[in-house]
Amino acid sequence: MADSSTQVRPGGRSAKVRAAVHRAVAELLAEEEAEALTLPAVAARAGVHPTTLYRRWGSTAQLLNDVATSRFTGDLVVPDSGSLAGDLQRWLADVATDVADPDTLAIMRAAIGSGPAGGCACTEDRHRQLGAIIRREQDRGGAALDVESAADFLLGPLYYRAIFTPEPASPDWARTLVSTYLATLRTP
Amino acid sequence: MADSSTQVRPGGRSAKVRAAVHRAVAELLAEEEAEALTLPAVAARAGVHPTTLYRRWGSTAQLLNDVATSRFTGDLVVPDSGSLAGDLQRWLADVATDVADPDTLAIMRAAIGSGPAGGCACTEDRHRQLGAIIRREQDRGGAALDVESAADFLLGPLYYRAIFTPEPASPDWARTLVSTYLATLRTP
DNA sequence: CCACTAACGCAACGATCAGTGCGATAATTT
DNA sequence: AAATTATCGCACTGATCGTTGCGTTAGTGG
Repeated sequence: MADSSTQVRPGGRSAKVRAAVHRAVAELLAEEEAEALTLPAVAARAGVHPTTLYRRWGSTAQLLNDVATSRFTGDLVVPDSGSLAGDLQRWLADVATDVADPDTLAIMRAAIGSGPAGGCACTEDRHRQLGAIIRREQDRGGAALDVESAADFLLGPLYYRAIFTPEPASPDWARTLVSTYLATLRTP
Repeated sequence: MADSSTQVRPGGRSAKVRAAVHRAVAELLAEEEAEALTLPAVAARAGVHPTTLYRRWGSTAQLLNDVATSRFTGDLVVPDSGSLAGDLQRWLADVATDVADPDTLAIMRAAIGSGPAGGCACTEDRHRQLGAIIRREQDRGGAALDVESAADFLLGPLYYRAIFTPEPASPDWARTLVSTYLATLRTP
């Protein structure tokens, strides 16, 4: 980790291999079953030698963690509509559309199954984004919301439907979710 | 499915094998990593020949589905405290304690990672239990709640914290969750 | 108690996976 | 441009997985 004796080299070739491997993981999870995601299979799909995967990632669990974090980080723009309700509604609707995609769900499922850190990798950046929205409302002079409880009431139902129920939530439903959540804050 | 040419035989030996295999799956998921859950490994732990697992379940995905459904079905008693709030609070607190157990979480994670049906297997009976609580309130003359939306607001945050955040929710937090949910119903 | 057969154990096989040593390639620094 | 070395490809090996055919055990109904 902090071993500076070996300097990292993120140049052209490594980046291309990384991108090809990530794409191969997403494609395999979209087509085949989850058990088919072995390192040799990913290597063959990516046009890379299996040894490379064994050395760079070591196991499918670490590979899935890497794929999940890079897939669910920086993919959504945090909106600035001028009001908290508008920001939350637009953002949560984007999250809903993202989470309604079957291929995206396959990545999330595989990441969750790879270990305790897999689920966190899917929502860490979502929490950061929600924190940014809430902080901006504070700068406007609005209420100081708790990020964790907001995540519970907004992301909770959304991800629950996506993972634990047959059909995921719609963007419209996400917007009504924001409305009812903000209503509970006004009437404690 | 409806093929009655082969009659099922759930007698003593089959039941013992099934129980031993289920216990072996739970133990392996509690100790080793998720990738270590192969059919030969489960067979060795259960004291059963691997061929039996290949024939009865075929793959780890179907085995995990079977384990999840039997683990999360009929394990909680639906309370009858006389009031909707009491029933929900007692029940959701039990769900919270169940979902806070690391071994239980490992089974859930593995089931989710095995495919789209894995997550449903973990919550199908929870929905039935919630439906029973709501139906009883109706019989008392109370409000007619929607089971799906109740699951969204009660089970959603609970399972979200369990799967997507480092530390799961506590039973006390589950009780406050019920209070705030019932408050939103009174002030629409 | 006897016949029937579902379910299990056993042995063997090909296929695939996981890992290692070594040389080649290319990114980075001087 | 040359030297350095992180990174990748290749060939090879042992271990493990997934599957099949066949005999044995033990539930189930007559």
